[in-house]
Amino acid sequence: MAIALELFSNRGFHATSVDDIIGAAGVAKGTFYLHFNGKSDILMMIIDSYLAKIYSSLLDLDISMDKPVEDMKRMYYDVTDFFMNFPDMKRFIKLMLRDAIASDEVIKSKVNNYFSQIIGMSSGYIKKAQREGRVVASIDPRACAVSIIGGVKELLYRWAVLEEDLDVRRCVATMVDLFFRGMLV
Amino acid sequence: MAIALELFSNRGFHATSVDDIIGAAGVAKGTFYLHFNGKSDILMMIIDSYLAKIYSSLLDLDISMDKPVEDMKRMYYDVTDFFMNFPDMKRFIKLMLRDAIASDEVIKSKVNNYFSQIIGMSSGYIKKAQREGRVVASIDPRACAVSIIGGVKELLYRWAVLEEDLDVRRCVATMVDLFFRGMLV
Amino acid sequence: MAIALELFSNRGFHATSVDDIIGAAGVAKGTFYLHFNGKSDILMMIIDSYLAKIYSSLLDLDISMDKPVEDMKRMYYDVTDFFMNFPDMKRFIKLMLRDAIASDEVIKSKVNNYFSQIIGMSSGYIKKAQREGRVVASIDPRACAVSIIGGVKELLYRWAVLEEDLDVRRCVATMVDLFFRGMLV
Amino acid sequence: MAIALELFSNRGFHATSVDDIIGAAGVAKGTFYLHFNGKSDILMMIIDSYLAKIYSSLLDLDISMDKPVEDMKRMYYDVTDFFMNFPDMKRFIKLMLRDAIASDEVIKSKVNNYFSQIIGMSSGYIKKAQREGRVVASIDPRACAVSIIGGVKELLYRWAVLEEDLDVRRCVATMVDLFFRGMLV
DNA sequence: TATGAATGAGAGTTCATTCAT
DNA sequence: GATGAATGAACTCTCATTCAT
Repeated sequence: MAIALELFSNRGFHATSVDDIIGAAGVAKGTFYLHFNGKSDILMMIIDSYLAKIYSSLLDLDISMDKPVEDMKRMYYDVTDFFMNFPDMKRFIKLMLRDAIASDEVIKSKVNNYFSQIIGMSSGYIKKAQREGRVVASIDPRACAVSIIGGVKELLYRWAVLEEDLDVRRCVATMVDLFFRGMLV
Repeated sequence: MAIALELFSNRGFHATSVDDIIGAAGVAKGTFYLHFNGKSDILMMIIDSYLAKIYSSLLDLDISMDKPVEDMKRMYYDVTDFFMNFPDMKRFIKLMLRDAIASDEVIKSKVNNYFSQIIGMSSGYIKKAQREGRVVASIDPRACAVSIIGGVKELLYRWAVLEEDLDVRRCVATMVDLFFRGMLV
Repeated sequence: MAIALELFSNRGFHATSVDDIIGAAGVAKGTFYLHFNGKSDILMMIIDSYLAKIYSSLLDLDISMDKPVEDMKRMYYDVTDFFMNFPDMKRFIKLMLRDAIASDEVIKSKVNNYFSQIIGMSSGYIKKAQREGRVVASIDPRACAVSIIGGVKELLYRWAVLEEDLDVRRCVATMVDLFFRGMLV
Repeated sequence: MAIALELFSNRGFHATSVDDIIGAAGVAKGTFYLHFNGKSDILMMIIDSYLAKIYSSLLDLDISMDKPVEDMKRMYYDVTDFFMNFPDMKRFIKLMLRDAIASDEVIKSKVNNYFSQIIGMSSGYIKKAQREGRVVASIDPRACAVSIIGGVKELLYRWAVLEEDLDVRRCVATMVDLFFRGMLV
């Protein structure tokens, strides 16, 4: 799976053949199909395994908004560091943001659901904060969540897929500033 | 090209064969290759043609930031309406945000360059506004532009690809509020 | 036809498409098929036209063997010069010795018949010379003719197709020496 | 490969499709491409295999010219018999003298190089014999070699490609008479 | 005479998947 | 568990030829 992830993220899922994978892994065709149901299956298993790891790692994170902006910034720094240092995370993000989107129906919906879930969760937090008077009432929570997740995805896309030389930590700081305080003076 | 766009946006670029296109168009194989150099070529031509149309339509738009927030909101409404009403725009956005990203190297770089250009432009506007004291100085202009474009892309993705039932106009309003004023009370 | 000959001899008959020909000639597809029945037809017409020219030019040549070797050598020099200087002859030889051999059944048999005819003629001359006691009786006239024509073809092949830097005149001299010293009583 | 050789020699390389080959062989398309890289590849492998066989079979042959003409004649008879009796040799010669010449650049140069090498070798033998005073000094060794190889090729072409009813042994005898009476002092 | 858009049979090639060993 | 030869449907692309204008 590690080898497949490497090949998928380098050449793209479609441009990687099962032959490429078994060649790099040094096993026979039959062995591959002994462990996976097919090319899509290994992609799915990679995604499942990573999403599980990410999920469990983020579980104990308190991402509610009832703390000062500086505290939240610090928390997001921690999440960022976690992502940046997770082994092969760059490759996995490449896979999620580039390949998964244009593949199997099952995989597509899995990935889309994942992001939709995150948006739902964020949206829920914002709604709660609105009820508690901490967030402007006129804002549409879902649109807000979409904005935030979109911003993060774009940042990760530029970092992982386009390999742009970004200062990810600084970008995260800006995003926190931006979403919590806005641009205008 | 219209037929190809329809098929690409419905089934995805990879899942659409040249046979599918000529079948739907009612022409022979040779006719297809008389007009296009291949499957990638027709995708490229579709993209080029739409990007040109969009570019020329947005040319006369004054998107600088030296006007009241309400005025900018109105302007973004206009752009939104333009996009929503442009024929087949939903299909084209599907193509751009889902298929183009995982295809030909040439097409990929064309699309990525396009978005990078937009980010560069936005970034420039923000810098200018910072110099004129209208935007908070501490904000990183590029990270800010990445956030905004990412937010817009995510919104369009959910509207066009996932076919979510969003009130796009309302989302745009929220985004303008969000980026210009922030969430917190 | 001159353009087709050029293309055929440069790229080979199979690797040259009708599109290549009309492109180089600056006429439309229809125009091509107005004058020729197809790709094979133009090859045939080129071959016919050259063979006719060669035939008529060689008609008045006295190639019988009832003269001293030095006279015959001089005569073969003349033939050689005629071939070397004939416009586009190198191209035509390329066509005959490389492309015609692996094309249409009709063309193939035309070219093979042509060489067979030459062999038949040579064979006849040798037989006559044997009867007149000028050529060794034990020699098989046809095998002898095959040898001579084969030698000449190989020389022309190396000159025209392989573009070897041969002194064709000197080679012809050697061949005359070789065959006549071998054949003559 | 035997089946391909048969088809190539019957219909010609260009007129034989991969479908023809797999149809005759009773295997699937994929099986063909499992063993060969393509249509040109199988031609190349056939040629390589035959040339290797021929080369190894001729290695232990003493083809120098320091023996009486009758001995050489006997030796050439042996070579002739070897060729005549080698399984599928007629087909292979057809391939070499008709198809290889108008195909892939790589194959073409392989075959041309092969004949050039033979000419070079013959030329060397003649030169040596000239130094030893056994062959007329005025003769150009290379032109002589070209003549001989050309003669042999023409003979083989008529036997294998045109399927002429030749007494190959007798023709060889004539050629030996012809060339040696011509060359020898 | 000249045009060139349209044709479509057929080519070579790929690759995910199977299954007897 | 492991193998890898065999599969064949599906793919992209070519090109000689036609015919309405």
